[in-house]
Amino acid sequence: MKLVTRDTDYAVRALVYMAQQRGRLVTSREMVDELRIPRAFLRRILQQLGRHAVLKPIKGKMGGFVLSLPAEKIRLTDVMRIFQGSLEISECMFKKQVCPNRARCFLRKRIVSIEAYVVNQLRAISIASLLTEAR
Amino acid sequence: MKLVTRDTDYAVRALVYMAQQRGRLVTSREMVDELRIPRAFLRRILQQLGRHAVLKPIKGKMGGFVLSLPAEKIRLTDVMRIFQGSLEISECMFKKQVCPNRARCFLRKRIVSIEAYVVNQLRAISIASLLTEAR
DNA sequence: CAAAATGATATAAATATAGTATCATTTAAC
DNA sequence: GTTAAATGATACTATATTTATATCATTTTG
Ligand code: FES
Ligand code: FES
Repeated sequence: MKLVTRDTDYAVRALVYMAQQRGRLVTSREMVDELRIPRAFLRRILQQLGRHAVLKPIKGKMGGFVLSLPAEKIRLTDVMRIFQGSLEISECMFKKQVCPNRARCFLRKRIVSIEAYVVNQLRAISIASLLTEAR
Repeated sequence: MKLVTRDTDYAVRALVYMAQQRGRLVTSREMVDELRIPRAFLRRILQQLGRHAVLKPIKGKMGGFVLSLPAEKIRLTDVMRIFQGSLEISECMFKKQVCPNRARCFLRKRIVSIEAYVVNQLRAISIASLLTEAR
């Protein structure tokens, strides 16, 4: 049971690293070396973060990435949503099909209320808050 | 992000159904018909519940299953553990490998504390408590 | 002994996660 | 203006997990 997948985790590591650089331009190559994340995988992750405007890509030679928001404003939930889709922990067990079980679905209601708490807690985690921990 | 997998869900439905029968012997065939769960799948699920002593199998013609515990004592977490293994929501992103990232793992600590709450909430859900909802 | 149940277990299919690879485009420096 | 070093887009592969299915053995009642 994994709340956070590997790409979210890698993305967070990269974002924390970038935040530590205080606005310095950082290349994917540098982060691959520093963070020991598979190259092609990290590249794709950074591209996705770029598309969602979490970081600002700078193209061409001497290019790289910078955060496009202050680290306080990047929340774990934002990152999770990019890589893991909806945060519904209470996702219907028969996703995508017409659920044949609504009537007998005793569990969902219970889980929905737990979910609210979890999402709130996750939302409270920002890159900045992880940063203070990192030093 | 699914907190509960399909087999756990099926198991819970079956257990709730059995609880409703107040000790009457129930066959897998009957539950397949009532609950619309794929036959072979439900059979295997019941076997697993039997192995873990959640229900008592009665072999031979006229056989079937009965709960081996009062419905109040069967907790969702028990069922989840059978079908989903550990309840660690904070499972290391690099499970099974020697984690190459402990030093940079900022997230795990945070998630561990969320996990404690979630597991407590789930533990409070018993088959009996779902039963009252079911009517 | 036959029928109706469960036990054990192997296998397959579908989906999700994790990772790779390739080629195109942009930009700076020479 | 060519080359090198960066990102963009996107297709592909591999692995693991989830969701089943299928088969044969064993037990028990009538
Ligand atoms: S299984 Fe569909 S709503 Fe619960
Ligand atoms: S990634 Fe291994 S402990 Fe966090």
